[in-house]
Parts: sequence; C-alpha cells; structure tokens
Amino acid sequence: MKNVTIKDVARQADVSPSTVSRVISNSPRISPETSKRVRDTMKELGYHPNAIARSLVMQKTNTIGLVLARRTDTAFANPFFTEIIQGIAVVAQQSHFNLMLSAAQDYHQEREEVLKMFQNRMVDGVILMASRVNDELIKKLQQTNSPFVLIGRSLEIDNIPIVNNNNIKAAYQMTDFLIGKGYRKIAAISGPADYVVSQDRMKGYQQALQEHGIPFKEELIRYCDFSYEGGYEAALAILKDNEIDAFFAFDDMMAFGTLRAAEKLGFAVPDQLAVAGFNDDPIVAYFRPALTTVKIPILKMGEAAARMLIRIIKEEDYSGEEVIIPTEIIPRESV
Amino acid sequence: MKNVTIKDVARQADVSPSTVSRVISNSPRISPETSKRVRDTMKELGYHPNAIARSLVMQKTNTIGLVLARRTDTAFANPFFTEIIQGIAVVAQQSHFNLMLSAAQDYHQEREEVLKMFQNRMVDGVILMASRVNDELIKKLQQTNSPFVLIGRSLEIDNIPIVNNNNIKAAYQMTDFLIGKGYRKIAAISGPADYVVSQDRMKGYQQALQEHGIPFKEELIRYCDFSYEGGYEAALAILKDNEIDAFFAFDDMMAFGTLRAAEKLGFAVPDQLAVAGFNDDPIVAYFRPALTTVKIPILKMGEAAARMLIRIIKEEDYSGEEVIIPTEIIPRESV
DNA sequence: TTGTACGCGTTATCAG
DNA sequence: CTGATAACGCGTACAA
Repeated sequence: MKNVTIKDVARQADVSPSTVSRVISNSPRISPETSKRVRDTMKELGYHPNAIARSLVMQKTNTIGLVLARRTDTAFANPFFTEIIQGIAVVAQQSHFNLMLSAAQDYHQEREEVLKMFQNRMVDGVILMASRVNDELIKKLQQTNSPFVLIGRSLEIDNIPIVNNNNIKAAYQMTDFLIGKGYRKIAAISGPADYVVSQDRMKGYQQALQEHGIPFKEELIRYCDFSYEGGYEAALAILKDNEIDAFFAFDDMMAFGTLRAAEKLGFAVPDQLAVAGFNDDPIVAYFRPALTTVKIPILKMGEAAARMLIRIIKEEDYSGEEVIIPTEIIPRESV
Repeated sequence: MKNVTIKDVARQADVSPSTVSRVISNSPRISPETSKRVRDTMKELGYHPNAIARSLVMQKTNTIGLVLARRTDTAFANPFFTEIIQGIAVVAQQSHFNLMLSAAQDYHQEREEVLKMFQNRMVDGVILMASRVNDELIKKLQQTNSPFVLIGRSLEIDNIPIVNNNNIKAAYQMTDFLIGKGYRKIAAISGPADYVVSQDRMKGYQQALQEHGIPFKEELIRYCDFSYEGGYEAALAILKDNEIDAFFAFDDMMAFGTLRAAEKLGFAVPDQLAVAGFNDDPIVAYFRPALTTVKIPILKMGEAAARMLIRIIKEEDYSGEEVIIPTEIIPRESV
C-alpha cells in the first residue's frame, strides 16, 4: 500500500526521475515515445503527483485561504457569508486552487489566523471578509507583500484590492425610494457601529434625508448585531418611544426581526409601517410580507474576489484593483 | 524579505539545525540554556516552521477535507450544510487541524474530488456528506485505508464510521405525533428517492401509518429536491388531486414551500391543513405560521464527525464507530 | 546533550 | 532529448 512516487515510475519506465517530471509538466523537449511510455507506466502504477512535495520546491501551495472574522455562529447564520463562500469555492475549483477555510472567534483571533496561514506557508493568498475600520492586519499584509483581497470594506483606504458594493449609494437610493413613497419618519437599524458597512449605509441614509430636507434624528437610529434578534430588539426600542412610519434595516435578518417586532406591537406592514432590508438573501422572498430590500449580487462578489486574488497570485505585475458591484432595489410587499 | 528557516535560526544561535528542530518539538533531551537561546533567536528572527516541509517529512498534512456533493447552489442554500460546516470548522480549529473545502457539482465529480485530495496527499482524511445509496467511493476509501467519516448516511452498511440521526425513528415519531393530533390523511413530501435519508424517513412514515392501521397511499407521496420550490410544486400537485389534512415534508425548506402552496390554494394552516418539517433550521422559528418540525442537532453532528475523523487519523487502533444523535419534535404553530 | 547525514517527493540547473 | 545533481525546509536515526 505504499505511495507510488516519481522514482517508482522512472524505474519502471526505465528513465530518470527528471524525465518523468518533464512528462508531467508537458515539457516540449521530450520524445513522443518516451512520453507515451512514461504516461503508460504512470497509469499502470497509479501514480499521482504529491502536491506537498511540489509545493515545497515550487514555493507555491495553490491554495487560497478564507477566514471568517466573526463568531462562527453569527457568521454562518447569516446567508450572506455562505453565499460568498460559494462564489469563492466555485472559482477556486475552476482555477484548480484549493480553498482553506478558517474561522476566527473574534477580531484579534482573525489576525492570528491569517498571519499563521502565511507564516506556515499554507496559502498563497487570502480573502478577508472582516469589515472593521482601521485594520493593522492590512498594513502587515502589505508590508510582507502577502497577496490578499478584501470584500466589503471601506473605500477610504486607497489602492487596495477590494470587491465591494457602493453601500453609501445603495443606502441613499433606498432611503430616497422610501421618501418617494411618501414616508417621512424613517428609522434606521444599523449593524455594529465600527463596521465600515454600517458607517457607509448610515451615510447614505443621512445624505438622502438631508437632500430632501428631512431632519436627522439621533433617536431614530439604533445599532445592533447583524441578526434577527438584534433587529427585533432595536425595533421594539425605537417603537416604544417614537412615532415612525418606516424602518430601514441595514441587513435582511435584522429586517425580519423588525418585521416581527412591528407585528408584535400590532402594526400592520406595510399599511401602518414600512420595512426595508439590505442584501436580498434568497430566503427573503419566501417571508410574508415579502421584504423590500437592496439586492447585492453576493455570489458575484465572492467570485470576483476569488478571481482577483488568483490573478494577483499568478501575475507578477498585477496587484489588484477596486471592483464595485452594482446594487438594485427590489420592491416587494413590505413597503 | 527572504523566509527565515530552521537553518538561519541554527546559525544565529550557534547550534545545529537538528537542535532547533528538537526545541520546536519540545524534545526532553535538550539543555534549558540552549533551549532558551534557540527560542530567543526564533523570536528575534521571526521564525515560523514551514508546514509544507513538515508535512513532507512527517507524511501528515494536519488537514481534513470536506467536499460538498451537491450542486453548490443547492448545497449552500440549505442551512443544513452551513451549520454542519460550522461544527466541523470549530472542532478543526480547536484541534489545530486545517479545513480544506471543495465543492463538487455532481455525484461523479464528488468522487473525483475526494480521491484527488487523497492522491495528491492534501488531506489526512475527509468528511463526506453525500448520502446516496450504494457508493463505491466508500469501498475505495476502505480499500486504500483512507480515513473518512460519513454524515447522515444509511445504517445499512455495517462497521463504518458515521454520525447520523435515526431518521426512521424520527419520521416515525413525527407521523405518530400527527396521528395523535387527530390527522389521518397525511401526505408525505420526500427528498430525492435515491438518498438514504429520504428512504429512511419514508420508512418511518410508513411504519407509523401501519401501526395505526392507516392505509398507505402511493398518491399521497411525492419526491422532489430539498428546496422551497420542490416542496411548493409537490404540495400543489398533491392538493390538486387529493383531499388531505396534513403534510409531512422531510425537510424544512420543502415544508416552507408546502406552507406557501397551501396558502396559495386558500387553505388555512393549521386549521384546515397541518404542515410539519424536518431539521429545525434556525430560520424556521421566524416564519409564520412557525413550523412544527423535527429538531436535529446539526451543529453537534458536524462537531462529532470532525472529532471522530481526527481521532481516526491520530489513533492507530481506532477506526471509528457509529454515533447516533437523538432528535426531538418541536411543536409550533403549523400543526 | 548535541551534531552529522540522510531522506521525504519534486523541480530546476547544468551537462552531455 | 535525457540524466545526474542540487536544492526546497524539516525530522530523525545514528554517532559522538
């Protein structure tokens, strides 16, 4: 049951290991006969190249890393992440890259995991989904020339490989859409304040209000987790002390929570209260009332990120760019 | 920017490479002074062991593989899989194992992917989530002595490492529960017929009917994808030609589809028609009417599988076992 | 307690 | 067109 190596093939085919190696890599300077003979013995012996040994000498692992920088439970509960992973997995597959997954419990651990992946030479590059501001991890990766691509981070840092949607614009448009529908007292339920997505969406929300001459009220906004429970509690809190006619939740799961909170307090949606979300998770359309939301082509973002990373790894003189994926408002029943 | 190796450390600390190696592996026979000196220089030089090189010599990758054997879109759309992944990821992390993810588009490609992982020596073992009957992949893995653990496969093959829930029993209990509630004309919506889970749940369903003296009717069962759309269409088809008082869908997403189909045709749930699901996906509780379902501790199954696989890999004389995770009926509004 | 020499499976360089 | 030989970075008998 011993593993058959390049040497075994060489011996059997009566050539040197180098020749076998050349056959494997389709080297042009090799006679058709030997090539065939070697290929035959490879089949015969059931030979498969050892990727580890190859990695060692090539200094390339053909592996990309992905670390989820949230408590894994919240990360996986949100369909957003699984869809991103899906996009990445498919592209990796097509490009003959392996995908290494790692889950970090918090922000600090994410840093450790990412650095470890590089330090142990397990990956050729990573895709980062963490979205906090002010990340020294980024600097570190830049300093050490470690290939990486960001997903969903701010645009404020320049010249950095990133796949994003324009959160400011999207939030602006949704808010504008709500105002156009006649809503004036629009409350906002945001994700954690230190996430760039939260900040950007908040900006767009405020911009739209301002342009329509609607005063921004601090008491109409709440920050919470990107979760059903977070949205639920936040909505209850806002409804308790304020009279409003619409909710704009910066995430679909939060929007669901909002929906149920409104329902619980006896508000009819959308007649007495409108609710809008963000993401267009696949599950959204199945709920009642169906959620009006901002569609983000999440899958495409994952794919784009993977493609960019692989290109950065492969091409010496390409170091990534900024890709903005366009969003779209999906009107449904909840508004 | 060159990578610092064991040799660099050795030279700097004025010892031999083997000594450094011993320090790394905490070899007992080494003087405290040299140990300290070596450790210091490791820090000083920013040394990190190269996992690839280590893998090559140790013939261990410390990596477990996971391949999703569905069209990736359907795989990821179903929360079941993401939760399994989560459980696996957490345990892998704790055990200092890497997790390699791979997505296969179909049954045949799954086989290729799994074998490739082993042939290229990328993994020490794999976790399989494919659930079709009669799998030669399994045999192949057994023959080649490749560590693996199954999740959710049949119990019919003996002596095989597997984490499962007792689908027959669970389906029996849910059907029995429905009958106890007074329902008699219970239709079943199953996943694909060649999946073992489907078959097992169907068995339990039939057993319960039989024990209560209720005749089993072929026209009251339908097979479809594990998806919302599948359940929706199946329910419509059944309702079109039959008069029934309850649906038992063998998956929550299908149950949702069923729910909406009933709604569409004007049936009030649960007053005119009961609907029961399977899995207890986290999202279930948020729907209206909230779904009565069979709770499977999915996360625990992932964890158990990962733990078992790692133990198989590490312990020479342990080759896995059969772990049955208990299920539980969660009564909610839909029944 | 430490150092030397060899091997893990491949690729690359340099001769021939 | 092909074959030695030397790396890649590390672990480990065997010696000292």
